[in-house]
Amino acid sequence: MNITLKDGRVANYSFGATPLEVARDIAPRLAKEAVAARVNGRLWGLGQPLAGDAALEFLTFEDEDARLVYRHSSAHVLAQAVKRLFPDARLAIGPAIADGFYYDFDVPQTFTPEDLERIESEMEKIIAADLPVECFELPRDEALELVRGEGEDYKVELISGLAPDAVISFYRQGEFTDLCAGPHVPSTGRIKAVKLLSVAGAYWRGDERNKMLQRIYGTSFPKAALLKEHLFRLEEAKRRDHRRLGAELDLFSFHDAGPGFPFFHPRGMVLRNELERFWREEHAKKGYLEIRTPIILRRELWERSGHWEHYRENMYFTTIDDEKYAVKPMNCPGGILVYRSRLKSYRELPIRLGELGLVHRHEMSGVLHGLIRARCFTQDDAHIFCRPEQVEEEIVRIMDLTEYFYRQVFGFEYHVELSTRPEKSMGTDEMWESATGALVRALAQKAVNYKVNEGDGAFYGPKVDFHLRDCLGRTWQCGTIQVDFQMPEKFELEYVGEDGQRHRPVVIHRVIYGSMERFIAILTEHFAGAFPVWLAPVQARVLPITDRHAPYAREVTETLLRAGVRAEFDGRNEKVGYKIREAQVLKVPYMLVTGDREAESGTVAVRHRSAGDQGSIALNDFTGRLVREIESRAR
RNA sequence: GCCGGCGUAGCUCAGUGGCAGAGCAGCUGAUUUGUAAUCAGCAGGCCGGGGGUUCGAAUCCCUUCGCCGGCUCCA
Repeated sequence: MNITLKDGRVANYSFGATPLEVARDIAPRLAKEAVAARVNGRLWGLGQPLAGDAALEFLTFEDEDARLVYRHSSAHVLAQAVKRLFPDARLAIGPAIADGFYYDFDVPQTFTPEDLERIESEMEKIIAADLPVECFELPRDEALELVRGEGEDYKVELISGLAPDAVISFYRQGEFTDLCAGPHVPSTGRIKAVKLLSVAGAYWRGDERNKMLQRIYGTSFPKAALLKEHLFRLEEAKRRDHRRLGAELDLFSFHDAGPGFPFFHPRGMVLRNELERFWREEHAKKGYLEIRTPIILRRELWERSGHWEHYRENMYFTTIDDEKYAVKPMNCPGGILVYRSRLKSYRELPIRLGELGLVHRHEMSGVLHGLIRARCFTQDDAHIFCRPEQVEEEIVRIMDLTEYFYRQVFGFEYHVELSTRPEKSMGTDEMWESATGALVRALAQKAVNYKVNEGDGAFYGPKVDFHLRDCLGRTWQCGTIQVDFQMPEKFELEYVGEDGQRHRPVVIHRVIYGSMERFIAILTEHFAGAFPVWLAPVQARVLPITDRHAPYAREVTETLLRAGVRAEFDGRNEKVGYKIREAQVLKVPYMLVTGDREAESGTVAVRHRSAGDQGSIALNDFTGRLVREIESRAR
């Protein structure tokens, strides 16, 4: 058997040799550090025998696929430990995830934090025993017999779901055997540092109609130092949490009086207003007009739009003079009424009606998450009414705008998802295909990579979503583009074409920020509260050294305020170090220390929140520089 | 909504059946200060709410509300 290594060398081995043996021959260190292998491009276990000539590559923990193997093996160790301590536990599934792994168990009792500790110790024992991990395959009926014999009902269900001709493999380590496609690390001793992080409920197969299982989350690393580093990073990430920073920086708050309903404070409003100002400027340039529609509208409107049928459980209702009304969960019907208020000509299309619209949605209590998931939020919405042949170009224009906002202005990385027709939806297949096709063509035209979420679209149309990351790497949908042929039908929208006949326009629903609240949350976490100067609630703080410098410091503050800078005067009877510390904690971009030297020379001693002491500069020069920095909206 | 955890001063937290505490923040005074915390004093509490057990409950039990992590669902 000829084994071709990555560096081009060819070595000869007898049939059935394992990658681990090859690695040992190359270097003991490689044998130790390798986690998995790639054989002819396929992921391969180190202990998995080679069957013929092969191109062999070794993968260390640095490699993403190898990391998944490592964590997956860790999940097996977890399951083994749980089975030892809780023999009644039934195993569900236990995959590797981004930064670790989990395993779902069906157990009569609930796992306590103490149980987690016990399980973790048991895992250590399994690791110390360095049990070899062996793979074996069984025909379907024998596989079923095996898992039935063990009472593993969930595994029975999993095997039953496999294709009739599928190879059914199992992995065994010591007394423990699990149905698994593999591959795995060659022995349990390969797992060096493990940590169980939390327990959570999770429905079997992710369906809330099924039984809720107990999911244990954990992570593992080949070195204790790496685990420690990872745990430290998690702590660091928590310090960027917008809920914590929102309170610390006095941006917004939540109260029992309205769970899920955010209160914006003066500093938070500055941020929000700046974002809105920027949004209005850019949208005006792109041919959008702004409207505002009511928050409460008659229920009949929502019955007509389909919201009553498809979205009722997320809506709030009220009664006015014995008539039934609903609080809007979306802005579209309002925008449509504006369009319908006067007959339109094809010459006017596309008509782009933007609306910073406040919507209320009844979200389930367990999903609320600060500003990221609230029960009321303001969408930076727009409804574009266009002719069918204009749809694609409009979609591309929105994608360009999103790219400009996200990447250019804020410096965010994002990913795109396409969601198709859900089960609960309205309209004909033809309309859905046409709408989805327009989105797909626009994505192709922009050469954007995207993931497809089958059945995840809105009830009235398919959508393309733009996702941003929060401090813990969770991604949230922000921007979205939705193509809608339904609302125009439901509301009998029309325009007069070149031919003098009435035609039906298409509606494109879209948001760029998504919601002001969610976007502010992501923005806060992204910058860890140190907002770019143009967004900073306070852009400069003037810090007189003693009372005697207060008059000059006030003058400086006034000069800045007149230039349009958000400046604050800190005349408190404290030492400069104290005032600086407080301004630093509030992440004020510029601190201007003013003492005798500055007062005499008409300068300010500039301290930047991250660059530190910048020395003295003439006040006029500083003001000019700062104003230019603000106007450029630099990051 | 479901599973688990947690609710003590504005914030971060001690306090496990026997007198509600600390640091920071706040207020008052002293200090007049040069690049991340000056000192002292004062004030601050329905221990999330309700019910129960007990001679006695922040502490044990039940219930309810809220928050946190997941699941499901979604901007």
